[in-house]
Amino acid sequence: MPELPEVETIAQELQILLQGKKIQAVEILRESIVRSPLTEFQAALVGRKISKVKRRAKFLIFSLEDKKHPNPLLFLVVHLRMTGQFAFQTQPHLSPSQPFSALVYPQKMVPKNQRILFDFGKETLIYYDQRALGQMAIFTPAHFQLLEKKWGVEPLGKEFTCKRLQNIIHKRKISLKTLLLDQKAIAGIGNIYASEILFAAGLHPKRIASSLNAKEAEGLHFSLLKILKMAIAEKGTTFRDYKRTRQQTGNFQNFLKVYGRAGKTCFTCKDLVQKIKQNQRSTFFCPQCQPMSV
DNA sequence: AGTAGGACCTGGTGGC
DNA sequence: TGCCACCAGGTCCTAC
Repeated sequence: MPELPEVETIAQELQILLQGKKIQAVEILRESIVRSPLTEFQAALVGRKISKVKRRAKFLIFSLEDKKHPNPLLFLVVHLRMTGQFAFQTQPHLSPSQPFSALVYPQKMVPKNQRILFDFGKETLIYYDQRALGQMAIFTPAHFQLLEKKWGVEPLGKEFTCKRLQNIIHKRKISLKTLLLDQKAIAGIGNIYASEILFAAGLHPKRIASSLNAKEAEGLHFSLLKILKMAIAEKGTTFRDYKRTRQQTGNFQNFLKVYGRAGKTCFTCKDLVQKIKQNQRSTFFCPQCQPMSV
């Protein structure tokens, strides 16, 4: 579900909701999501203040501070995968005598898919994840640096110039669609925005990356930034599961030109939008607006 | 270097 | 209504 614009939206909202708040308790309802040793995970979170929430690639990075601790700064790193969601609510807290979830939902009406609960005293942050593929772990600043090195260039960073994109594509003999999904090349683009970016650029998804000329690369760079920025301005795309921190949806689904529109007429040329499989994943494109030959 | 297939998980949908 | 196959916004691993 969540790609760069969705994760960016969630990070911005969590930053406002959580900054300066101290975690009182954590309840883990699905252990497989936590990739650190469970006791270490609990110990790292409880009693720490969240000083910042930001996005990098498709990850949410929570800065956790405790000035008196030998490790004054730790990071909680979260990947939502397909169906991860954070919901913030002004509801009660954990009591040592009762399970957290029983307090929040008195009749044992624990909503489905609740996986991890973060207690802030008077407020609660709930991590939902239907498919439970999401992951979270604690990192020291040193380990976090190592992790960050594995990620591709940040498309919204100032280092992502047209020249940089040309360097990335010129040696890759894979399709443009596959390249856009390669997180080690460019970080943050997922299946929806890959199709939308290529439509905006007028490039066929099966074009080999290295075959682009300078003008086409420039167009791809421009379209990539345009689509991602528009999607962030619209708070992301709610196609099926994506919800924001107060359960609001995004709005960019109203601007999709090809994704999910197989068999429908292209808004630009009236040809029919096609759906194909690339690397076992759906790609949508307009054959007229995105010709294979230049 | 690139790709196919399976794994991780759950639930919605459409066909019979 | 029931069962089944297939689909899903992500990523990692192994085998060719």
